[in-house]
Amino acid sequence: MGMKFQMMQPAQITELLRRRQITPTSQRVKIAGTLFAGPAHFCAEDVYARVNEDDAEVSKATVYNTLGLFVAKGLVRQVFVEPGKVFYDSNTQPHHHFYDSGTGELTDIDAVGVALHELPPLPADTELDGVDVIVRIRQRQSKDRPA
Amino acid sequence: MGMKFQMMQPAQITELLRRRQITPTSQRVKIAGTLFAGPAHFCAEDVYARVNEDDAEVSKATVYNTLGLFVAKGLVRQVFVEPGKVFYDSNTQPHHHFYDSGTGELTDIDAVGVALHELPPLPADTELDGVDVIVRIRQRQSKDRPA
DNA sequence: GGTTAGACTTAGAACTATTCTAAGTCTATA
DNA sequence: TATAGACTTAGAATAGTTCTAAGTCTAACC
Ligand SMILES: [Mn+2]
Ligand SMILES: [Mn+2]
Ligand SMILES: [Zn+2]
Ligand SMILES: [Zn+2]
Repeated sequence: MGMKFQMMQPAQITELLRRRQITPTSQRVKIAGTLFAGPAHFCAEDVYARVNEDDAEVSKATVYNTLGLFVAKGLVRQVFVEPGKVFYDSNTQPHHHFYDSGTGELTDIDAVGVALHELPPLPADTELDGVDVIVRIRQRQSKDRPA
Repeated sequence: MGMKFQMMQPAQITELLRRRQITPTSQRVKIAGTLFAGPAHFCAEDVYARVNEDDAEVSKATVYNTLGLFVAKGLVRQVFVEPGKVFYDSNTQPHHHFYDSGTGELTDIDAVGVALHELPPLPADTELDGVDVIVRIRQRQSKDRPA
């Protein structure tokens, strides 16, 4: 888990997948290779485009199947910031996000140091599943040059 | 703004809309009537169903147009907790949410008392647009009666 | 190394929430 | 009451995602 994002030769990706009980097919290795090249946010369409940018083909159905599998196995995390588009986040450490809806850009906020105080108790018979903090930002309107 | 959720006869809804520069058509008054009967979370489908439960008809297009208008005018707020479905929140006070993805239920958390500490500075040339906190919860698995 | 059951991948159809289109209706103003 | 433009509407269109059913690959076994 600590070696994600370092080196990442195909053989290592293969092992990372096996450790999570995922059969490392060529398509899955390729998708994991783009996801874990570095911490980043992708929509399914991004992954589909990158994985197919040379020539070898991975189908859209497999991209969706694989992203779903990786979520289930804890290799990536989903982020919801707008309707009709899921982001897949290769950073699975606890962290939060800035989101600029103008540009569509999603940026990490380290959870260390961000503290939520005085949350009320959870509803009866429920347990915590996670806390998502989205800080929505927008490009500042310069007062010098108004629209 | 402080009289939302009190009484709310049609004449008052009409006035609430006019105050926000919204022409109070019969469809808009009807939609506002269901939204502001009390603080609650609705998806577009919910609003469409309630508004048409007697017999008079409001089209789906108008439900979407009107919800979009009310968002633009600050009468309701959108909440995104899963892909492919927007919630409209008639509570526009700053507050956060519990979300149970099992039941689909969204519950308010008063923002008073919930404090976010040590957020990093915003990216250059951006300004704050809002902070959404989603506390994801799930039904607790009783250890006595495991699945 | 060959067999084989089941896991995996695929193209394309289907689906769902939402937006768009273009034609008719209503509202506000004069 | 006439009118310009705002509003509403049914249905078509769109976009992201999931499903289907048929072929391909993987891994376990011989
Ligand atoms: Mn993207
Ligand atoms: Mn709903
Ligand atoms: Zn992230
Ligand atoms: Zn709420």
